[in-house]
Amino acid sequence: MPVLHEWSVDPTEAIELQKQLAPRVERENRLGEVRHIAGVDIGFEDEGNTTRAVIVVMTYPELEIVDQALHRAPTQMPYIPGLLSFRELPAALEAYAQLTVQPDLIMVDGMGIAHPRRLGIAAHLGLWLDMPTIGVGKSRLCGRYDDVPEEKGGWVPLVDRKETIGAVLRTREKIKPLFISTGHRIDLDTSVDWVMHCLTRYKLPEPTRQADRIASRRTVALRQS
DNA sequence: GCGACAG
DNA sequence: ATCTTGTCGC
Repeated sequence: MPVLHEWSVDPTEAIELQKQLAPRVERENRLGEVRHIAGVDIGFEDEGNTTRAVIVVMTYPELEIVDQALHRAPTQMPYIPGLLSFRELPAALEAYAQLTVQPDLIMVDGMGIAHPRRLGIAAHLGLWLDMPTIGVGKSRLCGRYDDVPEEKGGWVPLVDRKETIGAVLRTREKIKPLFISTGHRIDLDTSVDWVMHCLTRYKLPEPTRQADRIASRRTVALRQS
């Protein structure tokens, strides 16, 4: 496996690397006992010139934050559909390296294998770290799906080229569903299960929601002085 | 050839 | 992703 600094910012080479790595992503469930779950999200500042990678680690089932890391760095690559991981993973890995508490499972803002070449950012991160990961996307990259059941917890398969690549899951009644997909070392049913178990009163599962809150600089009401 | 297109 | 206030609805 190439190392981080060898990653190309050239689209053509990035696509070749995806084709090489995708077959190595494991889809079977190899989850052990889960006590800590991490959430990963990336935000931007300066009109996108600065990347903010955030990782939050929470306990399960309490869902309390026990560790978090933020890494800011100059943005290296533009957003190109299908090549998101090359833009966001370098910063995310830097943040991950700062963690004191190691997670047993990671939820990533974006797709797992629900990607044209089956290597969305969640799958890429999981393969890189050899860790169980789940992709939690807010919109569709590829694949087709039927109407999603209205009730919380209802879901339908996301299908691309005759293959089920994810689940379109209703995490809140009457609210746009989430796109859940396998990252690495986990299967789809287990992925959906974990997302459901991490829900409180919001659309997003807590790990991802908390990471998103910090990455986007939306913080709990604080008093300035 | 013409759309679609994670964050 | 981000720029942005109030507002309509469950």
